[in-house]
Amino acid sequence: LSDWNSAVAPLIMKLERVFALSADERQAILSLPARMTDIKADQDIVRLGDRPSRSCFILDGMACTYKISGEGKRQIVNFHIPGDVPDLQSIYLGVLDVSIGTITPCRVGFVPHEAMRELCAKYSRIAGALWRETLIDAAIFREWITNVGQRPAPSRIAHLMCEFVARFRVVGLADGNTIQFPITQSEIGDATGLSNVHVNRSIQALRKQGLISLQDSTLMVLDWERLCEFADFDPIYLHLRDETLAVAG
Amino acid sequence: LSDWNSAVAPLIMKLERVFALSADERQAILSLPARMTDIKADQDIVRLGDRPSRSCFILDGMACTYKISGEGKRQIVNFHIPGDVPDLQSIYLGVLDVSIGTITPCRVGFVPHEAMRELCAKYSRIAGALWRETLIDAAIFREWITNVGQRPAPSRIAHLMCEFVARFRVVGLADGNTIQFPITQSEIGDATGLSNVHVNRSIQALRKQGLISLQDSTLMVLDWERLCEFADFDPIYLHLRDETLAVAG
DNA sequence: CGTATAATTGACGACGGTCAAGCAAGGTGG
DNA sequence: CCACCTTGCTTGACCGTCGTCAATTATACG
Repeated sequence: LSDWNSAVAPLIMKLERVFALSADERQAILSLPARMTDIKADQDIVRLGDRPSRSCFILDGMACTYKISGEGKRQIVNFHIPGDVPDLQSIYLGVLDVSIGTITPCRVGFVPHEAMRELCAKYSRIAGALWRETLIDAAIFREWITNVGQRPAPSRIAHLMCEFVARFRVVGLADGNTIQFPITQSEIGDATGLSNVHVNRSIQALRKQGLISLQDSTLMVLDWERLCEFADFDPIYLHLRDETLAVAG
Repeated sequence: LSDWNSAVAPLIMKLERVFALSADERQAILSLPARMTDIKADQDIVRLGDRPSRSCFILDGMACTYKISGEGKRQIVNFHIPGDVPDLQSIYLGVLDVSIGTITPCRVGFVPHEAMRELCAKYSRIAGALWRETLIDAAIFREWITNVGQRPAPSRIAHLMCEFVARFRVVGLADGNTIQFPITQSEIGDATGLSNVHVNRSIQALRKQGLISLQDSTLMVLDWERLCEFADFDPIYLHLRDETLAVAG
């Protein structure tokens, strides 16, 4: 349990985008009764139809929320990085309408809904901040609808990459314009509504234009300005407050 | 102001899906200081980048939330019917990342954020219920990503129609399997990521298969079972509680 | 009546999917 | 240490869904 303190650092960093936590508030988060677990890659954490009694915190690794269509195709609707609470909504919506699974091996923390509700009741500013996080998720979903619905394949993928870099910066996991990007091309396809073959060709186009380099799960943005332009990326929907986070570091 | 009482009936109906409102709670909603306005068709109510100081209630008519892509294409990410509060999220997110505009002439009510916050602070069950509404919106966004990303054109459109019927039932505006459907084919295209030409041909396919009839802004579902099957529609994401609402009436 | 909006139809082309094969890299076991 | 297998990336050929362009036909409205 000792490493819970360091493990929730990204979450605290994210919440403090809005306001500085008081010592009490910070302590309340650090004192949450978390049961930590390591989960292998490509495993479901929770499934469609579940009625979870606890929330799941991503402490390390990468996960995703997805749906399976009637024809058996997977649509990824969100990726999760350390600091995210992917099923926060399950506190208020009984049944899960999606599944959440790991992409890489993950360290996750489970916190009973009961403890979450008490935390929210006692610290209304934290309640508001968590509330706000789910609204930002919703804003991301809206942007993804636009991404899948309106943009050509290479821009779709570029947009996804821009979002990743911006979100990694918020939790302090970006190294300048370089991030860990352990997403396979098939998974990119599932997130953008494209086939893996077409994803491959589109990524090559991005490389040829000198916008990115991507190898060994490392994504380097070579020209942030041009990539944003190409991707039609405007970070307003991430509600970062500190707009400098969205700019080249 | 006298007709505010009847105008919020759909909203109250929606909130009472979760629990019966007490007399106090109901009165608090009826006593909200609403400024009512009539807005013509195809007008923006609020715009991308705005920092509204009040929330907007749809009392009559139909509206939509949309984004404009860099190439000037419109993506509709949600439709709004009476009882909806399309920009509820603006209470907690300062800047609007979308625009909201009318489809038909609308009667809307504006309630200051201040009054909303007081309502939420005083009646925590109402706060939870409104909170929950935004989570359902997010669930709808997730389903739309899947719709646009994975389903063929005719199914996409059929899915949109299924959702409309289910949502109309919740607020008591469906007449059996028949609803008002004042959405142009271009607007259906903007919501599904399709061209108006292809929407037209897909709708004709739905008609030819005896699934729907659509004329004079009236949509009649001729075979609910088969339409759901064809659309890959599972109402779980609408979180209706009373599942019978999603079934043929 | 003239005009604007919406629905419809046809012809043509492109973006992206499917199928299939080849290649590279990492892990496992004999 | 190398054969083997799995997973992921890459490439080519072909095809279909869907977009674009353009013209025609309602329908409503001033």
